[in-house]
Amino acid sequence: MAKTGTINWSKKSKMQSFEEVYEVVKLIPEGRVSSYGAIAKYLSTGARLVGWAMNAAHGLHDVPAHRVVNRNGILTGKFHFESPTLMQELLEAEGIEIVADKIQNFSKIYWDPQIELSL
DNA sequence: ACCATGACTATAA
DNA sequence: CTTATAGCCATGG
Repeated sequence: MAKTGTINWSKKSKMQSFEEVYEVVKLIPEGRVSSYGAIAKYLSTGARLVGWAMNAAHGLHDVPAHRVVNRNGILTGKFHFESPTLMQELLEAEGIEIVADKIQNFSKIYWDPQIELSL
């Protein structure tokens, strides 16, 4: 049972969408962020599904949910973390500037799976 | 199957 | 930028 270098859809026919989202989120580099819509589009699914997956990602260590924000670069999910300030703290720890729950230089550090993974 | 809800997004005003 | 509306997909009652 080796690690999943790539997504291993062995058996588990259920909740495949969640696993897909986790795999993509785990690929987001430090200091970069992505949006629900970008991931959703990459997986050919709805943006709300990504948010739902993140909600279920609580407790899954390997999923850096703090690197996923909405299309405005707003930390919309910060209240879903252990603390309302934890998300911002984690992002700032990676060198990301945040003012009033809004990511600065958003377009600069934005990470789109459809672009970054298709090079 | 229908209805309500949710860490969303595109569009219009 | 905000507000309102519609579309989106999965989950739960």
